[in-house]
Amino acid sequence: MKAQLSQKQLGILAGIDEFSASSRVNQYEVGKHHPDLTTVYKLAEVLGVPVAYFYADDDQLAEVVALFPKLTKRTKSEVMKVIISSLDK
Amino acid sequence: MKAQLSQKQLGILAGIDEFSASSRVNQYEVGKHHPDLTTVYKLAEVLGVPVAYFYADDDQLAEVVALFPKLTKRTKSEVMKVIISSLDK
DNA sequence: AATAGATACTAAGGATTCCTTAGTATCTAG
DNA sequence: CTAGATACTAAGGAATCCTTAGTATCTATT
Repeated sequence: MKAQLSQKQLGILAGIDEFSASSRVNQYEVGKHHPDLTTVYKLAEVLGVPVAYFYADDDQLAEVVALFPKLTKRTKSEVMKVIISSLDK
Repeated sequence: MKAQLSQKQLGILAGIDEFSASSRVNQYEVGKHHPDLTTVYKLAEVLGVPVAYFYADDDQLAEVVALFPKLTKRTKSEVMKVIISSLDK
């Protein structure tokens, strides 16, 4: 089990001032505002996912994006091969 | 060969007013400003790529993201299988 | 059940960024 | 060379976000 991360803690880890972290991260989570790109990059780093993960609406694509950086070069190449060879048919 | 698409045309296709399309798309391309999410989604649709593609810094990941929606369900499943089975080893 | 502290959430306005306008610079076909 | 298209930019009004201050809700402890 991962340790639960509060909205405030997540913001602080992403470099947001401690007095606005709670408010800002909540506004992002409820969709009131969108974080600027700099913050998006920091949040992605804290959460250990590529930035693209936040923008992958399709669940399967999101999973691929989240896991891809954890793969070995060999496995990445195999993924590419599966994709490419399926296209020229 | 794809038809060359001017910055202005791209903006117009994405629903931007014709009088500001050229300026805005140029500002995005040179990095002066960043498009709001609504515009990002429209640009992705016009260009035929998932929104996540714009945020995939890694070239290999970007290629996977761009091609994934074009795959058959069967191939998507095979990609998932390659990834998942590589992880529990 | 009552309390305290943590967490979640929100309104409002000052701060920041973007969008629009107007215009210059550069490219390209004829 | 010229005309028209394309690329690019400065500046300010318009829109969005960030900060502050505060209320609401949850959770563990007594």
